[in-house]
Amino acid sequence: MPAPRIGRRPLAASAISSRDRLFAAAAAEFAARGFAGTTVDRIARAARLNKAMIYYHFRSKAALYREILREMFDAVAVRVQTVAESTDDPADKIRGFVEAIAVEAEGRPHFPPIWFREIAEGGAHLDQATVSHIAGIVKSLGAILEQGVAAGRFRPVNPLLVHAGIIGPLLLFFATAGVRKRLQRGGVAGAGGVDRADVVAHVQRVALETLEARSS
Amino acid sequence: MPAPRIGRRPLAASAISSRDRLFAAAAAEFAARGFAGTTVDRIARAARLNKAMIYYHFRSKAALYREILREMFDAVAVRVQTVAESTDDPADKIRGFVEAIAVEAEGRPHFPPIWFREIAEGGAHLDQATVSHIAGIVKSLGAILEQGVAAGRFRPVNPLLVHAGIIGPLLLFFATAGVRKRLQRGGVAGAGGVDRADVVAHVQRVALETLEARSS
DNA sequence: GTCTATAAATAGATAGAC
DNA sequence: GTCTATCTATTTATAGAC
Repeated sequence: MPAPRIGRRPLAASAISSRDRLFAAAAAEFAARGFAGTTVDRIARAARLNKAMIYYHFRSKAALYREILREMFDAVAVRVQTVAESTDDPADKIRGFVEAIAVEAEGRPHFPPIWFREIAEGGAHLDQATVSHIAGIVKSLGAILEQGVAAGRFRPVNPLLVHAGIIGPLLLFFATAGVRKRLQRGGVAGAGGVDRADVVAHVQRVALETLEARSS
Repeated sequence: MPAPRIGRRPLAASAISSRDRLFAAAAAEFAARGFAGTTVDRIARAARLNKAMIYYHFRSKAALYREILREMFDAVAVRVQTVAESTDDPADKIRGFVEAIAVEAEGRPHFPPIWFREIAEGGAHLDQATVSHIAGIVKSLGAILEQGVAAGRFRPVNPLLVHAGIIGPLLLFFATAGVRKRLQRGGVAGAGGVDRADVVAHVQRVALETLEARSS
């Protein structure tokens, strides 16, 4: 068992470690080209290093990719769990859940495309830890729903359906910045006229309208 | 200009042309592994042929992939347009739109994963014809919304948001059959307990609740 | 239309110097 | 920690026989 790495970056504040540069470059490349479409040479060049450094800092291309997946889904799971465990009322937690996904998608732009790719791939690259993180995301949402039902504020709806109704549109929006520009030129009215705030507000409203018991 | 191919399959009804076998095998491979992750050798083997046949029937791996994209988005655009141009009332057209996507996703299982991959890739492989088909899908939905608003049945909502709210959850469901099994083993309650009818009904209901003017 | 080589380029990974 | 050079395997694509 290797000793824990303590104080890994005792350098000047502006100096980003070559390991971090490789990690960031790899995340961007994997998002844009996929695992198979990305070459270690390209990652190294984007990080202004050479590919031998990838094998020094990470064990292989696959191990680097798995580490990116783990870090990414862990961050989302943690942020979502914080929302679920807050003292907000259920409706605000749903709003917070949507906001949390949006914040992560903006802070880690590789996150929506990579998530889509992993879905398409059937989770081929997901290790056990990452699967747990993803399960944690759905579980946090499930806890919010249970609380809302118990409080008589939500009607019972399958968590996976609610999850799909939130994650699907959000990922679609954040992952399609490029395609939307092409659609706009293709003549789709309003393709350019949607911004982050619109999407978040819309998804929040739709989710809550679906959940909140109707007076009819 | 080559002569149009008339009567391309004068054989026994059970004989599927090698071209069609390659096309089907390629669609499945590209869906599961992506463009870069798929090898022509593997496609050929799955079609019980050899890779020289791919270059005989299609010009290249990329041309084959583009043809799959074109066929797929064309089929979806046509089906959706039929719904938009029917004589149903706006609410039934929304239901029909959702159903149309679901039907295509089931009839062409490669469609949801490939759509996700193309989004992640920023539409890198989309030619002009395919972009037009995708634009047509959004336009058909936009026409339905306009009709509903004009009839006083829907309130005005950006078509792209409605589109994302329908397409996102549906693709997510149809593309995640594999991952959902893993989540189920990972302990997500209800991960296995959602079927096609549940999803379609849920997406239809959510879309209509969002669109229909409320009496409040 | 279908096949067996094979050419030519590119990829992941490592050795070994500094 | 960082680099250059290189090994080895794989991959797209084509030539040419049947």
